[in-house]
Amino acid sequence: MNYNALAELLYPNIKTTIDDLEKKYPERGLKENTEVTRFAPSPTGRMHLGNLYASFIPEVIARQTGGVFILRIEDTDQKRIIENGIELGLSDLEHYKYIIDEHPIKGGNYGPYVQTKRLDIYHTVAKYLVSIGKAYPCFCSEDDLTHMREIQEKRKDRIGYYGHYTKCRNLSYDEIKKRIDNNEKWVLRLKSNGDINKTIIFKDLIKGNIELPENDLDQVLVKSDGIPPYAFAHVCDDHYMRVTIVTRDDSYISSVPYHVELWNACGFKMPKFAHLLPLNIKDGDSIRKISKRKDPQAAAVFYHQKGVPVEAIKLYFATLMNSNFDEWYIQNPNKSYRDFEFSFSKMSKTGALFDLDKIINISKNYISRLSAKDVYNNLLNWSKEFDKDLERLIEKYKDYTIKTLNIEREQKKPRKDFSCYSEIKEYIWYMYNELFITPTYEWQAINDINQIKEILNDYINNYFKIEDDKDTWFYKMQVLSEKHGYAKNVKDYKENPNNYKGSIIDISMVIRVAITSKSMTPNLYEIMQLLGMEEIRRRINML
RNA sequence: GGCCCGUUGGUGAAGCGGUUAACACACAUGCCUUUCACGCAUGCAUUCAUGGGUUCAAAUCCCGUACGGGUCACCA
Repeated sequence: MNYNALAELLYPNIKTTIDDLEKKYPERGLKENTEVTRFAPSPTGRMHLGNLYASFIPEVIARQTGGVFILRIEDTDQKRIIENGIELGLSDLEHYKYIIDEHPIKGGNYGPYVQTKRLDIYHTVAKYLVSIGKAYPCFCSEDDLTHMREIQEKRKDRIGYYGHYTKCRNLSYDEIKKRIDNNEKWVLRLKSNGDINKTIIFKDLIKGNIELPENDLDQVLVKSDGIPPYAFAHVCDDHYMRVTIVTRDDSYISSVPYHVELWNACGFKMPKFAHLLPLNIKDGDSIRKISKRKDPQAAAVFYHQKGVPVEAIKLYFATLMNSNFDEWYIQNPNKSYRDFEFSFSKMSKTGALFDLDKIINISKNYISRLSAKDVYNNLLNWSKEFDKDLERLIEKYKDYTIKTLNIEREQKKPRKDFSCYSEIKEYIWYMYNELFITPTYEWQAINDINQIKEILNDYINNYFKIEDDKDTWFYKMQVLSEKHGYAKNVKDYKENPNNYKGSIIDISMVIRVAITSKSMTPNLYEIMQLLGMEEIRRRINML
């Protein structure tokens, strides 16, 4: 068989050679240990946590080694494409502030970055494989293959196109030419020389060495529509994009033997591989891979709406990726996760269970460390999208809102009330007279409204002064308590409960509820300072 | 069904032949405290799915079993 003639027959329009491609997409000439990584999703639209995590990993590795991070769109399956899929996905990634060096819209020297625009590259390599006798056209129809499978099932043979089932492997040139001239459909298959009884040892960056049987299937390299399936496309892409670490879903592990054979057949040097475990979620009693459809809390939009800072989610990803990040971060709370040295070998070999509690905790800590001004700006951005009323309010009272957000913030151990921006309103609404509602006392220790009024009037007329400092303010509170028959501190009350009507707890609660309508608030003194005399009087008189 | 991978507390996990089985989240109790939050202290796996074996010594190595996951396409 003259393979060159066959190659010409199959790909008459392909004039480029793999040597041309080598020149067009040269090695990147990066320093040793500098990694080129990529995230390669299908253009199915918005990202979910699984995608975001799967892209976090290669991005972090590229950044920390001073390398290159690529976004490549794998759209060879026409059925899965949705409109604007690329833009939507990209905008989610950018929202997460991933730094992408090369992507479909920005471009780069190793593009195009969309697989269906790379057909000439695949065909060039395909033509090369034919010319060296490692690939051949197959004319088997879907029916032929189904028939073959039935026979294999009946005989309890392994399913697949291999060994003596490879009907089209040895067709003559004349036969092939005749059928092509006859417009018969064909796919290109790899001429495998693997032996199922032999094994290969494959080194995975996460899982270590894995022993797998060799591939002996003549897999499809190019479909009848001229588009390659995933395996062949990824080999060409990752080679000509000069990717050094391939990160991909763990489910590809079982097809690794085929991929190894392909890389070798093409004569390409294999990159390193890291097979990533999926993010799991608990569904009743069973655990399954997180799903965009079934799990609302898996969608990136969910966190966006709740106003969970993307930084917090990335910190969560960091702890998922390398659990020792947690400890490091506690010791280095002011450093960026970028300063931590991530490694594949520290990644778990089992899929992590998604933990919403943990994200909330991380988020609380993160927000507590921001300045009031940053919290304000983030809150403003969030409310612009999701709460117009709140936006108007905090824009109108900008400085006042910042001061409110600053209560018990600038101290060594700041408050950790807010786990996300959508929650802030329920913590601060009473600071705005527009939102304030008159309190009810019926569930309090003191619920006699006349007594409450008496205490409040005495306090506001005879004790409270807006210019008092914190100690004076509290001292007056104690005096007020004693005057009305309440212990000035809790200890006294606990020692002799019969001597008092209650303690300062009850007195301060009356004032707190009158002023904030809430029984749980941050420091009352600071709240009163911000509200001002007039508003305090107004609220007390509302009763 | 064949092949591959996994199984450490409520959760994420560290551990790589000799440890009191880290750490974080959650939970509980106590202290602090004008409420809440914070903080601090304490508690939470007598045991690493299970049965055997190797060894002076096993969560760590080997074999079997159970369970969970993955994969066997002209899908990625």
